[in-house]
Amino acid sequence: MNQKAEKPMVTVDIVVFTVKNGDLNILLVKRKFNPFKGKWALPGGFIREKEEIKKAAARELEEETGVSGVYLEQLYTFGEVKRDPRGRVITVAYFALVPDDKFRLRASYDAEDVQFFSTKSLPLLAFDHKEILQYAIERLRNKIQYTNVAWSLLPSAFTLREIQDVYQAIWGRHLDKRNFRKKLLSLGLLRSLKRHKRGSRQRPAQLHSFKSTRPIELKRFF
Amino acid sequence: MNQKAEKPMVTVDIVVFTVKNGDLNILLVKRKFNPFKGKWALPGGFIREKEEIKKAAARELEEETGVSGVYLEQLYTFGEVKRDPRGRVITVAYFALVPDDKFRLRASYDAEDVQFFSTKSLPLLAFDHKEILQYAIERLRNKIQYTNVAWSLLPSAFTLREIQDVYQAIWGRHLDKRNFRKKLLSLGLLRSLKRHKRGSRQRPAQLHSFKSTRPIELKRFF
DNA sequence: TCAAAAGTGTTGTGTGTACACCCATGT
DNA sequence: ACATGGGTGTACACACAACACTTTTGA
Repeated sequence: MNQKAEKPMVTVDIVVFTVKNGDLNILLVKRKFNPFKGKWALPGGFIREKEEIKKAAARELEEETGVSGVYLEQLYTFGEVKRDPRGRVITVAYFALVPDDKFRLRASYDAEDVQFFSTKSLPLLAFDHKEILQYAIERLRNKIQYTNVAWSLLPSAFTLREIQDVYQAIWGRHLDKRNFRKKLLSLGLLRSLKRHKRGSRQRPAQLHSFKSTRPIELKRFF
Repeated sequence: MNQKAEKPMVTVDIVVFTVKNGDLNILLVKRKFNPFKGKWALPGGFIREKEEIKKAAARELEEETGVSGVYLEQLYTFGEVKRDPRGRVITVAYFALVPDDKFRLRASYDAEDVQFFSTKSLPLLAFDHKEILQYAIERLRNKIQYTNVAWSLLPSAFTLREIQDVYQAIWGRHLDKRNFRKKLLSLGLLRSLKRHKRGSRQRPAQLHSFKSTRPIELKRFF
């Protein structure tokens, strides 16, 4: 190995997904400083000297949303030489899956605002964050085909309608209710609770929960 | 973003796969310097100041094997704080797929030897390279299920037996010849050549080539 | 003539997909 | 009573998996 290399800076950026009323949303922060002051960007920041990379992502996520213990997976490392006008900055991108009911947004030191946006109507993004986001959506779409990660987007008790909405939001297309339920229930990984979801002005829906929350590889899923 | 962070060093490491007589092999280099002097390690090195990360991986690969233009994909970024005794070193791992007939190994400045090893009988590896390698194998196994990347491991003309061997080497299990051929041919992506592979003391096998080499996403593949 | 790999079809089983009606509730 | 989403079953098409024998060559 040749030690002559100049050291780049290394950051983490996090694509935080949630599903809000049937729509896939991601978290953005409004930058308080240059470059891209006033523009929306993915939450993120520098990795500390003796901090594991994933820990850094979890810390940044916790700072912006107050949530911890959610699904967090490394996505890809973006390092184009000129992606940051300040110099060589390599960013390790992560994506997080957060249930709609869990977070409490907070502005932070370098963000003047924090907000969820529907992936259907996004503002212009700073840096190469649009590319990162597209990559994250693609990964999520692929991943729900052979894992149960999408479940991380749900609260602990949910209706079958709600879980179908999560899949539809990610896929961006409608699924047949009967086929969806048949397939999902045949996996044998749900427990149906005694309780029903009341309060809407329709027939109350049976609530369900997962027997286990840990990640599972499925043969194939839709 | 908080600028107080100490800059880590950033390297690339490459897992170079090939299939040699029915066995999945990877390229290792014997380290000439400390740390881990004399131990086998993945080829790799530092990213240069104004060099794209993938370019760095391609350059290191070319230096050790003389090949270029092969399949090269970013795998994962490993950054455990203490993975390198010299200090904080974050490595962006790549994997490459190289046809058996293409390379010409060369020792380089910091490697005293370069050699392919069967994944069935590997030496002890330096750093966390065992972990990187396991991750790469897992990724390759998953990837052949829904893409045609494995084709990058074949020469331009090959027999159906040879392509089956590639899949079997990666999967680590035997596949039924008739089912394999039926599935593969039904994709309509092969062209059967006029030539036959003679010279072995069995019946000559029809040679084939790919109509197109570019990467394709398949619905599912074995 | 023998050894070794090439080549070739059929059948059963399981999984995905398409599709329509009645039910329970709140207003 | 009515609007709204909840809940349920069947039939067809397709893909995967299991399985054995004949052919062609070189030695």
